[in-house]
Amino acid sequence: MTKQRQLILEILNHSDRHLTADEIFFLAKLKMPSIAMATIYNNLNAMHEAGMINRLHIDGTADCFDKIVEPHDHLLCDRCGKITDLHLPSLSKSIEDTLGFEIETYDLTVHYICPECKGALRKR
Amino acid sequence: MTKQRQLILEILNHSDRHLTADEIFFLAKLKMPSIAMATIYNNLNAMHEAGMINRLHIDGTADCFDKIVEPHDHLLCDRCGKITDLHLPSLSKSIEDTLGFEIETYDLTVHYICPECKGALRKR
DNA sequence: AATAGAATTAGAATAGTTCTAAAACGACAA
DNA sequence: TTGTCGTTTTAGAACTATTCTAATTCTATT
Repeated sequence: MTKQRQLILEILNHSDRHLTADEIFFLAKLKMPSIAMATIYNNLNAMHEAGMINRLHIDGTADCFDKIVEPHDHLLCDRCGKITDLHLPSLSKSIEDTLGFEIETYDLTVHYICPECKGALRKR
Repeated sequence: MTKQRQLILEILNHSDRHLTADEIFFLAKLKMPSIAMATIYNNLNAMHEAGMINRLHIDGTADCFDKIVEPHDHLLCDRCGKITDLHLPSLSKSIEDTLGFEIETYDLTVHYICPECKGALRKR
């Protein structure tokens, strides 16, 4: 565990948002000005491969990274792009039951229109 | 519906695989050598926005495009990268029931180890 | 045939990410 | 403490997928 990896992990752990590599780079530079983008990616990739952090891809945006709290899903508002975490506890089990075999994991993004956007639409 | 869009749609409809923009470009050029990459993307994006085709993103690879047969999910082998279509018919309803509000749609990729890869692993 | 609007083309530009080579670091043995 | 080896970082170039731009071509309509 290098100082750089330590720092990146801390940034992820202290954030309650999903961060892009770029945002992590910016935050890391505040504490360690010499850090390089390649180091951010090296570590994010390595930690993701090791299952220590999550990677989240949403169409048309840069990948986001995320500490692992517990396996969780995402709720995306198709209008304003807001992302909310979500946990559907029995889904993994229920997928396995339907398929009839064991799965490793799954990625689920649920698209919806959030209440604020629904309100805004109604007014037009 | 321009000739170009027609052609792209045909390519998608006649393929049983998920195609990248690049593969579509290659196939399209065979029939219409003057076609430009920008046209491929313009049309794929437009058709995807209109809900006519699917877009599928798998970590570390280019986006793939896909005719819509019916809303469906994907099964990805984490070892060999093989993608299989999958339909979990009642999932949409069951997500709505759990959440307690209406959703637009969802993207689900289930990660597993396919039987061939499981076999290969066992032998080592 | 003239016009207007939409779509296409070619290629430049951009963004996100990965690669490369050199330098720095850390752990360990002499 | 110094030397050595493998690992990690750094800086910046390179790469790839995708989008943008401006000029051109197409299509439908008058």
